This record gives sequence, structure tokens and C-alpha cells, in this order.
Amino acid sequence: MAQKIKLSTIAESLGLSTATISLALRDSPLVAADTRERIKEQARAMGYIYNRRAASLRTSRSGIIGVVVHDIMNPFYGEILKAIESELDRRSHTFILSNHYDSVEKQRSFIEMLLQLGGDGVIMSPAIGTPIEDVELAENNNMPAILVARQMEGCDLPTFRGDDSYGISLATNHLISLGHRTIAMVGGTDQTSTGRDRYQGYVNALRKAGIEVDPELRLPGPRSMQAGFDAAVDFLSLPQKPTAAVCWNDLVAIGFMNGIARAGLLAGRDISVTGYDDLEEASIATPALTTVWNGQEEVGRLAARALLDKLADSHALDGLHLIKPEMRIRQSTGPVRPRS
Amino acid sequence: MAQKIKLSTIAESLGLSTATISLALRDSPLVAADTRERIKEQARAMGYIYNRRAASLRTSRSGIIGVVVHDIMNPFYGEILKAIESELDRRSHTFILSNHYDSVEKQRSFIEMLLQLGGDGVIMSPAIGTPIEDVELAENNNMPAILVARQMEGCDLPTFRGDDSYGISLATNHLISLGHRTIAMVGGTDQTSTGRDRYQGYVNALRKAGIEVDPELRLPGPRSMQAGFDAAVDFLSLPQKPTAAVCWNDLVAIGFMNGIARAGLLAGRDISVTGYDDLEEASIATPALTTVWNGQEEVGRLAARALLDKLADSHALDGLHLIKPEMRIRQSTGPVRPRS
DNA sequence: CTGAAAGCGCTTACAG
DNA sequence: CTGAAAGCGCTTACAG
Repeated sequence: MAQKIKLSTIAESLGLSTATISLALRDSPLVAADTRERIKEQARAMGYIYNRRAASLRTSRSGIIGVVVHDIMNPFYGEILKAIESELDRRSHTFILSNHYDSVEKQRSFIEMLLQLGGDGVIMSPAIGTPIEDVELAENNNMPAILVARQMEGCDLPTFRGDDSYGISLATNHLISLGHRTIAMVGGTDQTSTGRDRYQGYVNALRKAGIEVDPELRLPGPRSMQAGFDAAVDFLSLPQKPTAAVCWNDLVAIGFMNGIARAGLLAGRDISVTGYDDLEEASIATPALTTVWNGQEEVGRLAARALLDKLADSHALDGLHLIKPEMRIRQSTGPVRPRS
Repeated sequence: MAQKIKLSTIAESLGLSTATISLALRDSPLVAADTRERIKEQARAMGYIYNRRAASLRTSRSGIIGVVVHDIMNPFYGEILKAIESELDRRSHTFILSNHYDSVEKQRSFIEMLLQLGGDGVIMSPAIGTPIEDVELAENNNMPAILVARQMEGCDLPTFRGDDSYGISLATNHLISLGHRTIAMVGGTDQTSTGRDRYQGYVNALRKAGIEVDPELRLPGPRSMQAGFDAAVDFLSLPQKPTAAVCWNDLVAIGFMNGIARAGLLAGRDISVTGYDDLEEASIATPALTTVWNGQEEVGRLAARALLDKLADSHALDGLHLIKPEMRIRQSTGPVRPRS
């Protein structure tokens, strides 16, 4: 390649100053329209590449937004990210993505890296055990943070997530209305706000229906397809012989349906199964999965907007914003059939 | 927050020069060990944040690597990304991710953005129709590019992908050895090198076995679960009544298995189905999917290493590097059973 | 409407 | 072993 083209290269070639070039390239009305055009044309012709680092050093705005979630390969987060992406894209922000895999260290080093890069803000689904100092690190260094999908105790940051307790009670009530009385809860953990809320929603729904809560019917575990698949074995050997399973999410539910299928059992006929999230895959699964729509796109979109609003420093929308989940009834649930 | 801490803030507080601080923080042996410790301690205490933009402006190295693929939500790319991530992480590079969704424009604006940010290099799975100029744009501006999963004609850049033609012939031969003679190919497009190679591999395997190739048995389409699901309907109404389907990838195959299940047909018993990629989900699917391991982790890891090597400018590994696929036989394929 | 000059926060020869 | 000074490529008051 030839020599590096910079503002001053263009300026010299046109007999103008760098100030004029800089203004013209950013469409400033301070530069005469025809001068502006001439400059832009020349920049194009010379293959000029705007140096954002230099600009950002000067303006202390980088146009970079960080996003860190548990695992981008999980379609639940994928759908949130997609919404964030399309929202940021239209406002020409760059977004930098990272997984934290629930490692607080990995998450912290991401935040530090983002600060070093001069990130304008960060959207995060906090890792389990995130100390409040880690989000304060961002905030204190002028990098506002927005939380998605998970909540943090004692933290007033704008937070967008589904109403898990309510959502899971929809699923539980649906099963109860089909006549199920022995209902297991498969997957999840008490270590996240989501986990606690979902279990609580399940418990509340049972109690309200006058069904005794049996802690042994809870099969906690990871939130993956593989985990659901594995849990099927434990489920089938429970002495209580549950007739239905409220699964933590769609991935667990799909894995679980595959798991019981290996034992010759069909979801919706032999065992009723509900998911959570309403991923694209839910309606394709066989049988089609009864699940709870959890508003991932909504969460992503609102979070991105909240951040951009905060950067444009309009009014801050601190605190929790709950998205109302909705039931999606399909084929994986049906009237109770006693298990032999 | 208080006032911004920079090198000079630390320097003044310690009565040293910024040069010494800068060197000490980067562990230069030019600074006495105890001075170095004192400086680091002070930096920590003051909450100093290294300004990478400033450093990068000076050194013209940013530590940023761009990665752009069709769709990060596709687990095939997800597995490649995971391998790249773990490889880059250990060398403390930041990676910026983007989807191009096969839009050449979106891909180009990503490359331009990366150049503006001073990206050190880019790993890409080129969008359909990517003009050679777009990768040259990167290369000419001193940002080396590495290709993964897809090849570009007339382009000698280091490229890492599976041997698609060979891999699909493994799947086809497996079906032929089970007695299948009427084998459909489901999903895929001629617009990518991968698509052409896979179709060719299928055609070659059939010819070698003396089976006539019937173009109507090809059902091209997108490479998603939904597409496989939809294709099942077309497949079942083919007058040739194929007994087996070579699917473009695991997603298509899983969707396809679900699709035929809706018609009461079981993969492996009624119709034999093969996938491609050997995603984590393949072994969990019911029936477990017979598929072809395509070395995603291998592709990601090698690509990341090749890029880092190129940046450290050791020997360049230009040209095509094929990963040898391997057959994974599970339950979704079985001996031919004539369809009524 | 355009230009001269300072400064963003680093790193790197060059001195000492 | 440490310091003074220039410079990376922009943008932004400030003049004119």
C-alpha cells in the first residue's frame, strides 16, 4: 500500500486546512457546500480512512457499546442480541460482544477492556455473583450500564427482563387446569434472580391450587438441552411418578422431550411438558412445544434504547422494567394420564 | 467520579516522569524493580485506567481482531467463534463480532468500521457475492484477513474449512451401503463454495455407485431448522419416493426429522436422514442424528492461530487448508425400507 | 467561510 | 535507571 492518507494529506492536496477537511467530512454547514463536495470526493478518491482512535481521543466518545451475556450461543441470548444489534446498527454504533460463562473474572476483564477502549456504555446480563463494585466500576468511569435478563440485588440500574414468577405460574396453571397434580420442575438454579423467581412462581401456583409442594419434585440443573436430556432419566425414576414437567426453558424442555422419547414416552400424551422463552425452535419441535413467550426482542430493544437515551442524556429510566410473558399452547401438553 | 487519572497524574503524585510510569506499567526491565512495584501499586490505588486509544494511536496496534460471519446464532458458526474466542483470549486480544447475513454492504461497513478502529486483523466467512476488492480493502490497509468456512474464488488468502465434497460423499456412501438408491439432497444453495462442493460430493458418490443422478431429488433451500422442517412436505410428495435424505447440515436434518415426524414417519426406520457438522445437538436429537463431523473447533482454532502468526509476521500460510471430515453413525439412518 | 494552534493520553527515540 | 520532548491523527475553540 501507498502512504497513509490522513486529514493533512487531503488538506495539502487541496490547499486547505485540516480543520476545514475535518468539518467537511462530518457535513458541517460551516463549510461551503461545493467545498464540502470537493473534499468528500477527494477523500474517496484517495481512499481516506477515518481514524476513530484519534477522533475518540479528542472527543472522548467512541461509538462503542459493549454487550456481555452468559453465552451468545444460547439462542435465548441470541435473540436479545439480535434486537440490540438492529437497534444499535441504525444509530451507527459498534458493538463489542463477549460471553462471561458466569465467570465474574471474565466479566470484569471485559468491563476493564471496554473502559480502556473508551466504550460509551455497556449492556450486561450479570454473571452469577457479580459484586456491585464491578458495575460501579463502569458507572464511575462514565460508562453507563444497563442490565438485561438478570437482576442484581441492591442495584438501581435500568434493568429489563421478563416477569419470571408470573410467567412460570402461567405454565404451571396451564398444567393444573389439564388435571395434573404431580408436577416436576426441571432445570434452573437458585443462584440467579431468574432461578429464584421461576421456582417461586411454580411454588405459588401449586399452593394457590391447594397442591402440596414436594421439594423432591424439583430437579435443578444447567439450562441446556443436554441437561434436559439427562434430567429425563432422573425424572422417570422419581417415586412420585409426576405426570408433567415445568421446564426451566425451551432448551431444557426440548432436551427433556428427547430424553423421555428414548424411553418410548411422548410429550403431550404420556407426559406433559412446558418450556420457557418461546424460541424459534419451540414451534418446530416435535411435538410442538407449549411454552411461555418471554419477550427477548422486547428486552433487547428496550435495553438498547435505554442506553442510547442515557447517552443522549435524556431522562434516565432507572429501576426494574418487567416484560409481561404470555402463554403459547401447543402439542407438548395434554390432559393428565396416570403413569403406570 | 473524581478527576480522570492518567499517566501524568500518577507521575506527579510520585514525582516521576510519565515515561517511567509508562514503562513500569508495561513491566519494562528498564525501570528498577522496586520503582516498578511502587508505580503499579499507586496506579491500582488511584484507579488508573489505561487508555488504549491513546496508546494505539501512538503504536498503531490496537489488539482488536474483527470476526464477521453469516449469523452468530447459527451454532455452526457459534462453535467456530468459541474456538476463536478461546484462542484470542489467551493472547489478550479483543474480538469484535458481527453478522453479515449475506449482505455484502453490511460486511463492507463492518470492515470499514474495523479499519477506523485500527483493527489488527479480520477473520471472515465471506458473504455471498463478496467482491475481491472488499477483502483487498482490508489487506491494503495493513489489516490481514483470514477466511473460514467459505472460500473465495481467485483469492489466495489463508482459508480454513472442511472438505465438503469429501464429507458429503461419506454420508452418501453410508446411505448407499445401507441399500438406499433413491436419495434426496435437502437444503443448500449453489451460491457458496460450500453449496457447490456439497452437491458435487453427493453427485460424485451416486455416480461412483452407478446410481443415476436425478436433479429433481435436489431440494435446495436455506440452511435452517425451519427450512428443513418445511422441506419435509416437499420431500414426501416427490413422485420418486426417496428412502433417504442427505441434509445440508444438522439444523436442516433436525428440522427435517421433525417435519417427517408430523407425518408419522420415524427417521432411521421409515426414512434415513443424515446431517452435517456434528453439532452438540446432533447426539441429543431423537433419534440421534447420523452426521459428519466438520471440525468447527479446528477451523476456528487454526484460523485464529494463522492470524496471530501473521501479525507476529512469521511465515504466512496462504491458500486453502482443508479439514478432513469424519462420519458419525447414530440412529437416524438404517437399512432401506421401501415406501408405499 | 477558512486557518493556525492547542490538546486528547499515550510511547519512543534520545539524552544524561 | 530516569526525564524532556516530539508525535500519533484527529477536533475545537478562537481569530480573522
